[in-house]
Amino acid sequence: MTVRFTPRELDVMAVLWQHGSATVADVHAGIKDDLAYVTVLTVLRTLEAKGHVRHTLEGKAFRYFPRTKSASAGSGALARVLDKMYRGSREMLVASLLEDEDVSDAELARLRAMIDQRMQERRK
Amino acid sequence: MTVRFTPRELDVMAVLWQHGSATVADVHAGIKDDLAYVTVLTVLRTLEAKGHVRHTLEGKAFRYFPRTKSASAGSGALARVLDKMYRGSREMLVASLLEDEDVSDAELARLRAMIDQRMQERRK
DNA sequence: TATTATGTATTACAAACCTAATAGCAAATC
DNA sequence: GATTTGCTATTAGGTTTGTAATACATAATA
Repeated sequence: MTVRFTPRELDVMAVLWQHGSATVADVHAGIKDDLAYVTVLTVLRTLEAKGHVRHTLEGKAFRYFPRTKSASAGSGALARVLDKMYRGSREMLVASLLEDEDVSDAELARLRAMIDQRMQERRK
Repeated sequence: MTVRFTPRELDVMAVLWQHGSATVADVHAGIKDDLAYVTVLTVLRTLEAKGHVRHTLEGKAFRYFPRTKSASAGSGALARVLDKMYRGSREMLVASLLEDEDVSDAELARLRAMIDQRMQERRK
């Protein structure tokens, strides 16, 4: 089965992915909602039980590390969204992604370049 | 708050979006996992309670219609994935999307054209 | 040394989720 | 008319999720 995170677990994983690793306090600070410190710890424990993170002892606190890579979680999530919401149409998905007003010209250019690159590779 | 579907709810919504509307039997048939008929009905009821679908009477059976559009659910989900897994980088996200081997040349071409289009619009 | 911070561990509990059994009802069929 | 069939309604129960209170341990500090 492909990786699945609950909304709250995802909040926690996001902080770990962003920081590379993080203490409970870091994660707590990194989450917008005002949760109790122990709540964050609990989520980290369940994530550890599921094998998505591990921890080491740092001083008297724990430092958590992601075991599941953001890339694999991302591609899994994308596949789901693609399948369920866009009926497998990558174009529709990308179109939706680009509807956002604050997509800069530079970004569009880079995206275009990326696709060109793929076309080159595919062609050889 | 942005739209949220549980995994199972999403399976059900996907069938409705694909068919436009569907009876319970249709949805049941459209879901891969072998669920009991009543289970599907239950999910549809909770979706209705949440306002995501509505139903009409058709003969003696119910026909369900999506109230929440796939586009809005999709853009919401995309925004989440983008934020949590790709740190807001659309390029990373698209890169991941294109890593899939079975992206055809034609598809790449269409994607490119789409981006060109956006650039044109942006430029004027 | 007594006290206060600062952590983790244990325990709890309500709500949501998932699945389905069973009951009830009406239409079709024997 | 009795029975089967095809639905929906009600009820149920285990599991997961989400949040946190409380307990416990240890290091800093007054």
